[in-house]
Amino acid sequence: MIKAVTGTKDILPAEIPGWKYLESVVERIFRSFNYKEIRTPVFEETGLFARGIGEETDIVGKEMYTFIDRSETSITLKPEMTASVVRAYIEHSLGKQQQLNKLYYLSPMFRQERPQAGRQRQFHQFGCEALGSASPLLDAEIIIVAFSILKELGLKDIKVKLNSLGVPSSRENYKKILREFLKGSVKKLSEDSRKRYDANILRIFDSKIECDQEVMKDAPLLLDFIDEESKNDFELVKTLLTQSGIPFEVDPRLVRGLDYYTKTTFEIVSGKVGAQSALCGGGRYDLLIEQLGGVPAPGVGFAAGMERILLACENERTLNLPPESIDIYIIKLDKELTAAAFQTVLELRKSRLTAELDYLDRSVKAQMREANKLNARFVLFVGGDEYKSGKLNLKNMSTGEQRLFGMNDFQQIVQLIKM
RNA sequence: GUGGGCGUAGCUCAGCUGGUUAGAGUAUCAGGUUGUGGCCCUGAGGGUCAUGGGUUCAAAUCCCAUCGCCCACCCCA
Repeated sequence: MIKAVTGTKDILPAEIPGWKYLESVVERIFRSFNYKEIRTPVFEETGLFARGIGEETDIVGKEMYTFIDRSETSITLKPEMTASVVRAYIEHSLGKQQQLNKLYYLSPMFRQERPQAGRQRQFHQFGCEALGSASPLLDAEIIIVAFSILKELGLKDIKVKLNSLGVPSSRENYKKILREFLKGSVKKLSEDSRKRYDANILRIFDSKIECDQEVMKDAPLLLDFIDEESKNDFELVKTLLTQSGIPFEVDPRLVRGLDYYTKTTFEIVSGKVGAQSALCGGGRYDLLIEQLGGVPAPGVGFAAGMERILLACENERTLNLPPESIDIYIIKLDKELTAAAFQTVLELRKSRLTAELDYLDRSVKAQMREANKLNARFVLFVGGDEYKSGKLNLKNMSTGEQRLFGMNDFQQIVQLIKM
């Protein structure tokens, strides 16, 4: 039997209402904040991600779905959205039409990792990018958007973690300090972290390995060494969040694995989704646009994992969606009336009702059971004595009440059902 | 890439230390009188016990391999 590829999943009809609901909340809240939707291709030239995300990152180093197409171009399925949005922003000169572009998206993403709880190889993210303003108002705004969406979904066990990485010059300065601090302890670090000592020293903070945490316990913190401007911006973000009633905690060890971040970074984590607890992550990236060849412009954004959010909703039992139902089910009392019944359903559907009938030539009892299973609000009997005398029998399934209508009173039936 | 756990009907699972035709619940289908659902009752269909090999008189049950799934590490949403 051919099965879905490792790390991919079918989203079956039973799960669709949850997805649609999530999508509707996302769209509604982004709209209220005046973000415009953008859709980009699922694949890009590999170089975009290599340059945008950073050659040293795990995503680019070992997780991308990359292949050579028939024209010898190296193509990569998008592992994240920021690089693509920025590419589109530059390519279409969106920054010249208006200074600030507030964009949001919903899209599948692809990363070749080992699957686990809350992690797949094809997964879905929604998120946003606000391009063209360095104002901390936007840093606060996107956190508020993300938090509002999760709150609207009813999630309670969530936490906002906030940090600032400063600008590159202050960060480089700090790296020297950290490197000096760790100099004598390198031997005590794990093998991975020893590599990071040279490649990306900040990320030693991410390590969950005990010996690393022990060493890092007393390490100097980047937050204490960031430049004056970053510090002021960070203070304003905190003030704005506090004013907006968003609970957060500053986590000076929050280092994100993507190279492009500057100043504000944040994550929203859940205690209900297993080890991969980040539902949402993002931050500011003031140099990325220039780095990808655009006119220098600042940006800030986040991405949220839809599977993880739905998992959290499931585990917190927050989504009490009403069961699906249909308006009306047509019951054939006589087999000879199959064609007439078929025309009747079509008429009802033209009147914008959700209408269904039996396709399996089953007994009246079986048809009734089916109508019940589909949560039909009404049932219309076609056939029998009343049909011979020009009548149709309409039954209200919740009250059990039945009423006869003339064949010409079709619109009356429709009106009654629509009430 | 590394480590741990698991693989029995569509789904959730039982099947003890190997012993005759592999079970339950649920779902599906049919029926419970002639044209009417939900509850209830009766019955039916549905399994190469992941795959391949081995041990044994005998394997779903023990051993090995392969594959798959799950979880964790790394990292991320």
